[in-house]
Amino acid sequence: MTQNIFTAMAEQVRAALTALYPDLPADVLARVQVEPPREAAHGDMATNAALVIAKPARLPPAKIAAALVEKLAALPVVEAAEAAGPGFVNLRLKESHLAGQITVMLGAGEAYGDSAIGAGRRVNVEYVSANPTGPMHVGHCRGAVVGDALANLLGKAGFAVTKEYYVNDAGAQVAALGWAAYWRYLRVIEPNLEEWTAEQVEHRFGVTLQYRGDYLVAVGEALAEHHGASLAPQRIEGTPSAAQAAAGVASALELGWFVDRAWLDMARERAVAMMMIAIREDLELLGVTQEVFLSERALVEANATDAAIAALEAKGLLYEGVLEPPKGKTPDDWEPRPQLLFRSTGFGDDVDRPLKKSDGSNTYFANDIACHADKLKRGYDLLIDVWGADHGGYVSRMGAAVKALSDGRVPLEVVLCQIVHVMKAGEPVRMSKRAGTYVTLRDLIEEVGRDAVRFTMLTRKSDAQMEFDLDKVVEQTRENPVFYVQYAHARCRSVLRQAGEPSGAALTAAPLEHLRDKAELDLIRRLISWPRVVEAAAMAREPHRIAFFLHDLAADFHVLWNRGREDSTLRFIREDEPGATAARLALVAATASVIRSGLGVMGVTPVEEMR
RNA sequence: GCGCCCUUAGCUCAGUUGGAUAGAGCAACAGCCUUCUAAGCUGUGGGUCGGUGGUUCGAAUCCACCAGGGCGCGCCA
Repeated sequence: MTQNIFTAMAEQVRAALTALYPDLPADVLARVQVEPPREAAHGDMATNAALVIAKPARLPPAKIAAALVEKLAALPVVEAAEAAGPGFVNLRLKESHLAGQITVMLGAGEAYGDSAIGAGRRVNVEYVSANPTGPMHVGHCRGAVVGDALANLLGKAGFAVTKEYYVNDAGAQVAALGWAAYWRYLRVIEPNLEEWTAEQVEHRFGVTLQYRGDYLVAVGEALAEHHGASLAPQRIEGTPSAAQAAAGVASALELGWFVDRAWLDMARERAVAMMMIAIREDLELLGVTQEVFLSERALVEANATDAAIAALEAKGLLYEGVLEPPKGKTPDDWEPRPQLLFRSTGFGDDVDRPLKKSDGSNTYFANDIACHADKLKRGYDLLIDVWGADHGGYVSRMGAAVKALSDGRVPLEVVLCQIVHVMKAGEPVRMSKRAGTYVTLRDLIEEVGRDAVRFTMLTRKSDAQMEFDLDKVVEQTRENPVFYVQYAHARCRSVLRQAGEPSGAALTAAPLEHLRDKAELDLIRRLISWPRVVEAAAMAREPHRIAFFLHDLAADFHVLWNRGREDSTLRFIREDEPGATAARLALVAATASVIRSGLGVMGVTPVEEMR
């Protein structure tokens, strides 16, 4: 039993059509839609049925519409039906039926809008997946919010959702992190700091210290605390022993220093562990909680990449080949080279993609295939990844790999998030790691608050660029959608408090026929579209639609509130009219509930009052 | 050079998967508000939906080509 009265009516329309024209094919019936008309004057619902079936039924739309009008007008919930335009049938519902939906809302509470459209399909939503090489910054923020809200949305729409974070704790970047952590460690244990500047360490060990931020100081201290000076580099006289050569870092040995690879591993592991703790704290500040953290390194160590490659090999999808250089932009050091390629062009990709680097190690792509193979092994029906737009060129190859591994059974959908430009008083905030001016996620949340961050990140389509103005998101004006929606909820709560917090039973028993004002009915029409919005947003994977819906809903409520200023008989609480008061309180309670429901999807806390 | 994304009112953006006369906020203009619900309210003006073709009952939406902006293009992740 759906709460979406539009799809419920669509079923009635299909039943009527089948009674009139028994031979209509199923795919034609499936195209029959019932929607809210753009023009309120057209009624509460409109169906395109006559237009859709005109051709298969070989009848003019007007004639079908006329027959349909007769059938639909007889339905108990329908007040009036009429044919209009090129063949639409407009329906006006009985006001008692419209208002009766409030009873449904009050009964369901925040579960109103829950849908079964996902049919329990198991879906994995992977998002954030920031490299564990430092604290989260605003660049990660949008994907975190979009992914989290999308996962919530899918859950509300009846999918069985797993929220996942893929930890890129293997590869060159975390190796660089290990060196940086080791350098910080040296700064703690070596008394003579002039000997261990970043430049000297880089020169001495032939490495680049990519991550010099202060956030690794604590890692160095932790290493010193646990290992004392036992990881300190050793000076080597003469030729290193065979054992040292095997265990140590080659470039360091040439320069007369010995650093055991195992020490670097320890530095790297501790750094990654501490960064992940920091990242998870940041995510918690943002209200993001993911239940699976899948480690790339763990996959590699379990030979999952080899297994994934073998699986593709078994399907005959791998070969040794030479790629053409990209036309018009040949890299300077390009040289044709045979490499292990995945035949992704067989699955819609432009070129085949390499799985091995020239040194024989796996590419990031190969490990990512293992990651997705792992998800497939866990039995999902649908995989969704939320990525930054700069990974857009990666979509088709990953989709190809998932298609190949699942024999086409499991789709991979990728939601791309465009860049966020942080603004302060109309001026862009420059982001520079080196200058230390970049905005961490923590800074952002401390400045404007979690709820403003989350809401604002959902006020644009995810694939559109966005400006995030630190001043505007905390302004308490109508232009600020965060405030506007919160204010509507606070007003609802204020009314209910003043009314002495009526019980659920009292609200449910309200005589709803008192709700007759246009602003009241408009608000009801908005509320009843909530289940439909949830379904449409979930199927489109577009959580931002929830934010826009809430803004519209808030606008309808504010209009109603303002009507009471002009005409005091429209105020919510009227002591001389207990019936109207009860009905309006029910409407207000339903409004507050739907706002809470929507904010819940967005991960935003509704406020009881504005301060 | 190729691929993907984007282009809607002066500005920032929606547009219910192809529906009827394309919407909202800001800005502009006109009126209202001496707190019983004004951290405002009502109304007005504003558009070649980047351009040109095509598909059909119907296109901002789908297809082709073109223009402008963004991202990406073997051994980074």
